[in-house]
Order: sequence, then structure tokens, then C-alpha cells
Amino acid sequence: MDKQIEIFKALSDATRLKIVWLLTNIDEKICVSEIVEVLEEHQYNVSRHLKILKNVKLVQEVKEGKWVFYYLTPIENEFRQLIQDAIKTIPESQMHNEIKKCKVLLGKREN
Amino acid sequence: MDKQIEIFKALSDATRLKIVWLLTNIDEKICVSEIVEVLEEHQYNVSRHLKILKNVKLVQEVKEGKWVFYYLTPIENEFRQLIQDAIKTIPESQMHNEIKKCKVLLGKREN
DNA sequence: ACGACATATGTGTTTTGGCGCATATGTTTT
DNA sequence: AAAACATATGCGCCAAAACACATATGTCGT
Repeated sequence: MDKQIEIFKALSDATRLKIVWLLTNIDEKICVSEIVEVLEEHQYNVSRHLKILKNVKLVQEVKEGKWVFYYLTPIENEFRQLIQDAIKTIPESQMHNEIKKCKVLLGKREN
Repeated sequence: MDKQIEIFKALSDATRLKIVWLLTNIDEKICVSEIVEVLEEHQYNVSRHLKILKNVKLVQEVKEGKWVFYYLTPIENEFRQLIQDAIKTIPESQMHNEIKKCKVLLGKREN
């Protein structure tokens, strides 16, 4: 059950849970600097938290030029699916500012 | 999302996850000394971990004489339900010794 | 009432985890 | 090539969490 413990541990930090929550709700790849802006956390902390999430395979990364985009690792087992479903139940109301900021950001991308 | 973080934190420790896993799989109340025997942990640590699980309302207790029996808090929301379902997917194979010991123990109770 | 049993908790120690700062690495732009 | 930008990471510090030991509290049996 070590794998599962690592997942729970990864999700037991506010910044990391917010990142996974965001990725779950926007259903898009997002780069580090965007997360930094949305969550108003230091870049070095966001990078660190992303590394932790990557290590437990909750997220994956893809480099595009100077950016690194992160996205949810596609579901590969039932445990992950249920955890993901659980995160999906966390209401948007608690993340009003973040989701709004994020949508503005994603909109700007097109230009 | 604080409540959810607290749940994840509570489940991100091996002893605590094992306790919840046991309660999920045996579907019975179980007392502290039985958990101590099954998990081979110190009594004072088991008591402490139970307190943490109780604080986040994952488990509840009922006193019966000199024993205190613990059991899963009845599901009250979707998040809890999905987390519980996720824990249910953790295979018994990783807990062979524990579940065996537990069943022997529960058997002895009848006598 | 006393000893045995079951559980909880106070205290000190050690381990773990997150943070801030500085800096390294790599990429794009001019 | 140099400057600007994007991301990652080494290091030291502090706080939270887990542990061990001792002990307190409460209950049962005799």
C-alpha cells in the first residue's frame, strides 16, 4: 500500500491539492508560470510541489520551448480514478479567485 | 478544501491507512488492543493514530467496559464515499499477515 | 481494596516537510 | 554574445509530525 500512501501524502498539502484540482477542472495543460500566477505562490515552491506530484505520477510534464507544461497523468487504475473523482467533488466555491484568474489566463493564451 | 486536505493527511501514514483499511475490510467494530496485536504497533502509537483519525471524523468510538471499540464513521458525503471506495481497492495481498491475524482474532472473540 | 488489564496522554527527542534565498540550467530574443 | 525569461535545485532554517518512555485514568475480577 506504499503507492497509495504516497498519493495521499502528495495530496495532503494545500498548494499541491490546488494544483491537481485546477488540472482536474480546467482539463488543459498548464505551465509553471501560469500556476504561479493563479495560485500566487513562489515559482520555486510551485516547481518543488510539481516535482512531488510528478514523482507519485499524479502529473506529467511536456516541454515546449522554454515552458514546461503539466497535465494530469491519464488514469491507469481504479484507485487513481476514485481519488480523481473525489477531488472532482471539491466545490469550485472554495477556489473562486483561483478559477477565475485561471480562466482569464487561459483566455489570454489565444491572443 | 481544508477538510479534504485533513482527510488526505490522515490517510498518508502507514499505520493509519492500515487501520482504516482494516475497518473497511472487516466491517466490524474493533478495539484498540486488537489493532495493536494485528498491526504489531505500540499501544500508545495506535491510540494516538486513532485520535487523529477520530479528529477528522474518519472513525468513531464506542466504549464497552474497559474496551474502546472503533469503527468507520458512516458515510455522510460524496467525497468520503469515493475515498472509502478508493481504499477498498487496495488489494488484500499487501496485507496478508494483518488480515489473517485479524480474522483469527475476530474468530477467538466468539469463544 | 487491590492487582491486572485497557486506553490515553504528557514530555522529550528525532525525523520529515515546507519555505525563503540564492543560484544553476536551459531557451528565446535582440 | 548578451539580456531576458522560464524552470529547477542546493542549502539552511523552522515547524509539524511521529516516536519512545513513563505515567495517568478508568474498569474489571477477586
